[in-house]
Amino acid sequence: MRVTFGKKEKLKKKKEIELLFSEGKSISKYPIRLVYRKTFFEENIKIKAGVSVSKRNFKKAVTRNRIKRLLRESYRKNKYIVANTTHQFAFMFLYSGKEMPEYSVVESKIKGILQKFVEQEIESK
RNA sequence: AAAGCAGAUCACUUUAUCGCGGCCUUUGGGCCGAGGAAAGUCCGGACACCGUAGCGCAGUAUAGCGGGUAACGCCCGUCUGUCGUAAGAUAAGGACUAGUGCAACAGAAAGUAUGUACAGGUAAUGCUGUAGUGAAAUCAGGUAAACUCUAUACGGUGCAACGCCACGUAAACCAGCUUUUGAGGGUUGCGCGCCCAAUGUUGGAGGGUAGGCGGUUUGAUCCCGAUAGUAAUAUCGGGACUAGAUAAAUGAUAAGGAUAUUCGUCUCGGCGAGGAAACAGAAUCCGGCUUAUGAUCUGCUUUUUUU
Repeated sequence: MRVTFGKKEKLKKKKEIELLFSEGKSISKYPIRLVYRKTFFEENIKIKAGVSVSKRNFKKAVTRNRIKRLLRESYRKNKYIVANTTHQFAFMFLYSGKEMPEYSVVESKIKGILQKFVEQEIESK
């Protein structure tokens, strides 16, 4: 499959995000946390994902943008891990650290989280 | 050379691979894609809506003089004061013969004044002069980053404005007409003024879901030149199209190249090696101000040295 992360694969609906936070489960590998929820999309898309960085920890927009870009880039490169799910899922990656991370660290953490997700949700069934 | 003053410019770049947001497409792809402050949201507008937006009071802002501008609390010129050896910087720089208040030290006394010494004068009296204190002492003066007065400006709310479409119904919405009452309520802080109600009926379609589209990027625009002006700026001519996202697009990796600069070397200019980059991310759009910050260059001033 292509290693893309286009508009259709991004989580955009406000309602969907509210549901995700109120009912979703989470996997944590400090400093990154994944919140996910089994759901239904009209489009033929397996997973919709979003990223979020707290304004409380990073006051400046430049650093928030930078971290969000790193999160998106790592997800894009490693989403092949979760590509063959049977259900549709909504994802949200949260960065809960307090300092600017290195790209290599972010990527390895994301990889770990995605593998854990596969163990919990796919292989258990 | 050192110390300082003022101003201008730039904000590393190229290629490859993978990727993101627009627009176009002959579906192969092509083109475009953050800043000088995009920031703080402190001023001024444009634009939009609200006729309960009117009038008066109050309130707020500005303050030499002249000019510029769509407008300004901004900019330019200039005078004066202050600071600095100077280049320059800086100013809440209108008014205290409208009123009220305030005032260190000195002094008898600083506004319901009049003590001492000497001299003069009177029927009599600080009635007059001099000495003395002080910036100022009897038809006084200072102070308005004191109240105040004067002049000028100011309706309110902000693109989550506002318009259209979709979904969709409970009579809570709007408009007209009818009858009765002005109690009560509304408004910009207050007053005046103005507006509203309920019943029945006719017509229209609201609220909510930050759902979609428009607003939304061609504009007091940018670049070059000429003319007018000391300048800010204006006019004319030619050229350019330059982000439009909305849980919010500019990234990741690799390889070079250049500059500041560091080290080594010597034949003092090369060679070799290493090797940065700050502050910071558009959200309706402009003009300013303020704050943050890495360099480079130009002009000027003072001091010292050399010729």
